[in-house]
Amino acid sequence: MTDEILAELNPKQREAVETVDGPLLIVAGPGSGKTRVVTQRIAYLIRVCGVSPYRIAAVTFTNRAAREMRHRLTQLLGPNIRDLSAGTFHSFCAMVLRREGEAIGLDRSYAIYDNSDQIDLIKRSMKEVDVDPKSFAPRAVLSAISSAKSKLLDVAGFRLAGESYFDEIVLRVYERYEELLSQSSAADFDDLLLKAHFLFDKFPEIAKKYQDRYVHFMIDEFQDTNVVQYSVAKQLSQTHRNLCVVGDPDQSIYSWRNADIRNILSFQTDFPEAKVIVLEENYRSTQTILDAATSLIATNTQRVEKELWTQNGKGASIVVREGYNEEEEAQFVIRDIQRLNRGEGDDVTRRYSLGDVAVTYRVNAQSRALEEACLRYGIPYQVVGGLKFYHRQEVKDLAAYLRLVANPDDDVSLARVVNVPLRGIGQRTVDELTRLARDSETSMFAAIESLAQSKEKGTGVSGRFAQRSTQALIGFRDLIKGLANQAESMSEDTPVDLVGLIDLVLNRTGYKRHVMEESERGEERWENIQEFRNTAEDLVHLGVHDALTEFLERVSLVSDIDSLEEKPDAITLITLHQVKGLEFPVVFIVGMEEGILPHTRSMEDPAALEEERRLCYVGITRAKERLYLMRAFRRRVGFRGGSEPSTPSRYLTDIPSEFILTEREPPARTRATKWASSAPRIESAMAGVVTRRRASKPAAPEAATAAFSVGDKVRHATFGAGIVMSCKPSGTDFEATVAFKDHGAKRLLLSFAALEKVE
DNA sequence: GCGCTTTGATTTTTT
DNA sequence: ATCAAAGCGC
Repeated sequence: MTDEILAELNPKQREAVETVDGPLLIVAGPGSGKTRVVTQRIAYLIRVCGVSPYRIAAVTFTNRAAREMRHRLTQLLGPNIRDLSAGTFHSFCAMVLRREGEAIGLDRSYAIYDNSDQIDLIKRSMKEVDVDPKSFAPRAVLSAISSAKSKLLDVAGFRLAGESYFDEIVLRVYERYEELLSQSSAADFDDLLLKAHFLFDKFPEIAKKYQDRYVHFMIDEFQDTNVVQYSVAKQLSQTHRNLCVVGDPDQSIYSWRNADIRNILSFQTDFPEAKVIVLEENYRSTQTILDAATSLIATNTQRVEKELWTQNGKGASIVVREGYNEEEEAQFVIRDIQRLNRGEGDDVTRRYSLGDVAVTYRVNAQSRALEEACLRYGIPYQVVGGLKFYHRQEVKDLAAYLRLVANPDDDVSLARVVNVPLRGIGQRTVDELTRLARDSETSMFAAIESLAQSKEKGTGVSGRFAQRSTQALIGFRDLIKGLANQAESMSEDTPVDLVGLIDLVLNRTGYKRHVMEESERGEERWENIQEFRNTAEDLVHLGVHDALTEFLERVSLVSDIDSLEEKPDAITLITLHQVKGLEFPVVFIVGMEEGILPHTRSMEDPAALEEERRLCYVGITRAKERLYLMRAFRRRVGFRGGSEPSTPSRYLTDIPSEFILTEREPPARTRATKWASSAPRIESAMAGVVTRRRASKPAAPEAATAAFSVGDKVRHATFGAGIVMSCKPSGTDFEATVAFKDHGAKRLLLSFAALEKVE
């Protein structure tokens, strides 16, 4: 068994796996088999050292990483690893707080507030302490509070630490914000960590329980942890001191989320006996890609030296390509992908499937041009994040109802849905209710409750509301109470489960009808609700109460990357941040321009510029075989429609030209017309570039001549059967809208999309 | 209280 | 350009 676990590990990796006593720091360069080492180390602990999985905690950066680790371990060791604690810091702390939170006054059914919930509550806090949102952006205030919390500063601590006038303002909001959170029985993202820390700090007997339990504690992506996370880890590994952290300073890209790279230094001071193992052999990328990455990152001054090497071959050159604008950049991406897919090109030795390809970018907005190009040319794709399923209005609304059922004191959720669908509870009434809650220092729901009671007795406060408003509020209270009672009684004889509860909520609240009656996007939104409902299905084995808690926690803590699936026949569109930890045979980075990468917001600050460079490094090192660095000559900046010339990213000049191949690029067929029509004024300035890239032969629209008629039944290589809805000339081409049986409507350019008429 | 029109602000990355 | 908040008439 030992052999099986240690097989195929290099000496360093092996040493990392076998070092099980005492603190350990593993510095793991990209592609150095880090995931494997972490997994094998756990397997080794369990199988060889006989440690019970129950005594091991492994903290990862995303739930997805945790799930994968669990999966691999199950394959290796079988199902008995169920007791292993594996998850993100946030989910780990959420679990602890769910169990122990009552010690620090946190209700068992506490709500978890995500970013947009936080913003809602910050806005309300600002209003209540008279801070003008026009003078102080709620986002900025929130980020100040979040940053404070990430450094272990609660309100009292912040009061002492604050320096500026802005800090004074923030303090006022912070105080109120905390009161509101507490009244709502809610914790925000930062609280999950912070409250866990305070819990362990103030209640040593609770801390001891966990300290004794976790004989081994591992943290992956340690360079992206913040001060609180590290503190919690230290607290928990106090008894056994078997803390193993794995990270790469060169891949630290979350300082804006208060991640503190100094944790790595602190670790070595806090655990002077710590062993340090550096993994430098790269198994992922070609020599060329690795050399490029190494040259790039060497430009950074703030760095721990590390020498990556590989036994892999030289491989293909890196392709740098410039499109005229964002659309053409996307078009070039698609065309390169199609070529790779067909196995064409000078040094292309195999056919790449679409699943082999990732297209990465700095900001989500860049996905749009790419998506449009994919639709036009019939390339199936999946976007990670961006649209954010859980952030859609209808999903958040339904979640808010469910949260209210679990915890009626949740003010943010109440304010969100109290008048959706319309119940005659307008702004005026909500304002008055907020005031009432504030005066009596309770949640809004409790305020309605006392309103109802004083109305029965004919006393006091109800006079502040119109008769109808009071009635409407009481109606809402009864609605939520009724649902909560149902949820409770369900757990008894369980004829109904969580899905049943969701249906009940949809019907009773009138939300179902509300959405379905909506003319514009009603159907789409209903489908989203269905999808949301489906995700509850794998929790039906639990009692309704537990299922609801688990479900809501999941909804709050999932990340977009968690739902990424490996689709062999679709390319992946993903941000540079989210792509960390993944690898693909072919990687495109688009927007290699000043202002995009590095982003404008980082250009003032040298430290931020180095982080942007690390981001670029992360992108490059995702590639196993082929790397494409794309840029647009002009890019639309913001919303005003006009595009502005851009400068190539400084990071391009960090890569020695010997690794780069700047191919002569035949013009896209739309190029000539596009330039003539959309940018006549710059034609002369661009003349040199035009000739340099001019193709010898104008691309002929091959299949485009055979236009389809509306109603034709067609077949597409990837989308399958469909019917032509419309077909019109588009430049030298034809653009058809086809309704596919299984993939919905797509717009396709006939010369690119292989459409075949059937019958 | 609701819905329509106008005005104003928005531009990073995300557990 | 797009979307949210604010203003205004019903």
